[in-house]
Amino acid sequence: MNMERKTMENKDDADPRYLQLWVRMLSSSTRVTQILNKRMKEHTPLTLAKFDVLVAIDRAPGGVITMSELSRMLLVSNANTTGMVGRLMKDGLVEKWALPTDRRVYSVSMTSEGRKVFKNAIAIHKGWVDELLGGIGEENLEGQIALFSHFKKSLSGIEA
Amino acid sequence: MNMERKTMENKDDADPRYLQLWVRMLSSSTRVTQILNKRMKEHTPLTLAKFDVLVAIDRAPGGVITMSELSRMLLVSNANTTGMVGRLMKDGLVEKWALPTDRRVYSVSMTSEGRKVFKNAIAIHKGWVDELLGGIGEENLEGQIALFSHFKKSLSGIEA
DNA sequence: GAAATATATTTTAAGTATGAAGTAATTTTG
DNA sequence: CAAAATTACTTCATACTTAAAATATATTTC
Repeated sequence: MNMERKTMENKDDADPRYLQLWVRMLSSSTRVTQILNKRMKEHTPLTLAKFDVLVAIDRAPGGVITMSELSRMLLVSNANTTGMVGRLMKDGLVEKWALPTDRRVYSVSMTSEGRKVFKNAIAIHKGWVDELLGGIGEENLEGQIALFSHFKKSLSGIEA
Repeated sequence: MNMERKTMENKDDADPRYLQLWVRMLSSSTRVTQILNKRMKEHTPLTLAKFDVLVAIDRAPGGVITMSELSRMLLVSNANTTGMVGRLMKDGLVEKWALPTDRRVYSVSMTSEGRKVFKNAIAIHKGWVDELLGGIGEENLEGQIALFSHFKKSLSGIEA
């Protein structure tokens, strides 16, 4: 009778399309991330995670950001931010100091060495992204940006 | 004069759209992954990474797969697969044995307990994906699946 | 068939991530 | 204003991830 295997296909197995899309989307973004990380390590003194921290610092007004804001921008836990910033300080790329007005809060910014490394990294990173995402096709760009903007917003209304 | 800051906008700063798209795509898939992982840990004895291993085993012919094939399916290193399978064995969810015909090769499959856990997990996971990806909109599904299939293929032609 | 090469997997060291518990400083409340 | 609650951050234990080196087995080559 050869049932068995295949996790069973009952009537309620319904529309598999969202799952199909998710699997493709995830493996694509995983692959892009892997390539970017490998290249970043080869061409700069940064990992992709460290680069992301520098991007968040750069985007903050005045190039200064607190630990908690950094966590929010990067979608990571405060514990992780403590570790990332600690390693970047050890690398001499960022510095951190307590706010005089609220000594619980730490401000983080790049050192001049950090800015130098970042300036180089941001340029080559952009080139890689253009290359890697090129397969999306220019004619789909606007639509995809709009779609993901909307998708991202829809996610913010969902509880973990 | 207020230049400074903003990583400078020279003439060659060109089209920022691929980068915009990448940032949105990455944060969307990161967020979905975070939510799926949190829910998986709450509702099953699995993490999302362990669930992914079980999915790969389930999809393999006969429900049996080697360590290297598992690494390829999951887009992770062999070292990682060693760790994941080791933890799943400790959980009693998978088992592993050397091939008699080639003792370098290990076959991995689920235990009956593993299949029980997996059967439950796969069903609720699908529901979550439908919910989380719902923001994509049903009318875009076919197009997005095709686009990501094509995108994924384009990535396979790019060197890390 | 022994030596050289290749393949499959594991071990090790280090980076990146989390939740939970802890510390320190600030704000709120009675 | 002192106790209680909140906020910002760190520490700890654990999980997941990789590259590089090590181990073990199989295949190729001479």
